[in-house]
Amino acid sequence: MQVEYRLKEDGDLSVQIAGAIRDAIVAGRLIVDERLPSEAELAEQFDVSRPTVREALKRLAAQNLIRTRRGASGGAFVNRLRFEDAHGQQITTSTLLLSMNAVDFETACEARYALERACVPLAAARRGPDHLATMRAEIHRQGQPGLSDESFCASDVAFHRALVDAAGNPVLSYQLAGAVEAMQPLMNMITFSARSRARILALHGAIADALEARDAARAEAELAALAAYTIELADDVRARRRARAEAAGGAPGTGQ
Amino acid sequence: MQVEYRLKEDGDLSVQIAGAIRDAIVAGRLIVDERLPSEAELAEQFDVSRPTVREALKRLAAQNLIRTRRGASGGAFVNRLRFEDAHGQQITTSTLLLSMNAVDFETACEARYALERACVPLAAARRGPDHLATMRAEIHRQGQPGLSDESFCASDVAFHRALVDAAGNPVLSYQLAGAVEAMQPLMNMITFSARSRARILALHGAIADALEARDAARAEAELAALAAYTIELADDVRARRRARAEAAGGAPGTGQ
DNA sequence: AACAATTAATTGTCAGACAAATCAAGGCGG
DNA sequence: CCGCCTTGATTTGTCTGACAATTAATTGTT
Repeated sequence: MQVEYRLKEDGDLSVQIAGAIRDAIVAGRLIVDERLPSEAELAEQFDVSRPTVREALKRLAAQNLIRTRRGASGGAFVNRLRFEDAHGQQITTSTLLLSMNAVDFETACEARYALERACVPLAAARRGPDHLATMRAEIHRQGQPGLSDESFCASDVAFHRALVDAAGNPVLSYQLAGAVEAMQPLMNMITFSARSRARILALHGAIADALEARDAARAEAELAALAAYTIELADDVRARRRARAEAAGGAPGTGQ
Repeated sequence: MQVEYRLKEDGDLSVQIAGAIRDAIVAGRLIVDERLPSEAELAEQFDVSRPTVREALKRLAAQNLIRTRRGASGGAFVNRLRFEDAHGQQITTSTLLLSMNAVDFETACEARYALERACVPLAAARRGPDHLATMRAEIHRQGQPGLSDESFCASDVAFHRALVDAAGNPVLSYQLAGAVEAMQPLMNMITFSARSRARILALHGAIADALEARDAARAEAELAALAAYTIELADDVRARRRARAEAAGGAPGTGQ
């Protein structure tokens, strides 16, 4: 199929070409699994050299918009973007955003629980036995003695992911699971005492119970309690760190 | 600074190199605004040719992880990822996801309003006069006669964006504004009659009023009503389209 | 007809070169 | 002494041409 590409007059050639092809994909002029012309043909069409075309294709490949195969009937093909592909991408981006913009824990935490709260009514209405089973399993794991903080956090993420998935809306799962997982590095900074683990465990159990009973209001309340407790824990960590800094270094740190 | 890169043994060279550098950035071994070695040096370090290094760098540039400048003190620099950068990227991805996975309108709509609902309590507590002013302005524009459906949708997006921003949480804004804007193409398929516009306008006004009064519960209720009405409109469109198809083509379509 | 070898097409990688942009330093004039 | 211009060095952007690796279709052989 002959596809028209519209070049913009901005930036480097490979950027322009990547943009033109991307626009063609987004606008539907190139459809899923359609094969792009070979690099040589593209180079001729755009009147550039093959390396330039290649750089443009690599840009698109990095965004999962195309895949390439070599060989006789190889070439570049338009990708069907799947939720799970976009997922990993979003986690990387979100993680970097959180770390580089130095979002404070409270803000990230607030966002996370606000988003999860959005899922609760749907989850209460639609949760299946498998979702509940996953939650119970993670709760059980979180109760195991000798679990490392990191494993505890990972299990925590799995629990919340099950909650989000229980809402039965793939768009929500995609958006949210990214946000939840991106927060894990921040959560990992918290060291969980036995007492705080017990408390979290109890709240997780209460949330699972409420969802099992399809009681959205109670689930929201328990989730809110969990959010508050998490922030409380983070405050403790911050306070303790500051105390240590003052005791050790004399001048108090900036808190950053 | 000397940075170690860890290559994985999977896939093409440029993929491996891009992955190694990306890992170094994510892990913090390369910090923001740090300059990477020149392409020639990287080529030597990784023992590949310069074009291969370039393809790897283009992959990273496509993800906004690095920026490049030419010239004497130019080179590739680690980007500080800003929310607005990630934003555009997320909109493209979300738009493609929605169109290519053929998410039905109801699912997308449900997700959107669930997410917005998560913002309401925060927005009620924190909305400033500027957020209210933006909302009022968009409501006013939506009331203008002769406004095209597309402009109406755009204004709708702006209104909801103000709502999200009123929550005063950049993480929420980033996550949500992407979801809301990605839905616009789907929303554009609806043609708004004068009557439905008036109804939507009224609901927008009610939401703004509730936020002005810092009444989260009422705002949530009005938002729920808006969600229900939007889905109702979409159902109408679907029903009318099916009726037309049956009248014209004989056999009813699959709905897809 | 089934299997193996060949061939063609395509991407992946390399080498070397030049153009374009950009900054730093030095020279020149005021 | 200060400011402007020129020059040079450095680095990315692009081109050319070539070869290697991979894959599918074709052809030949049994």
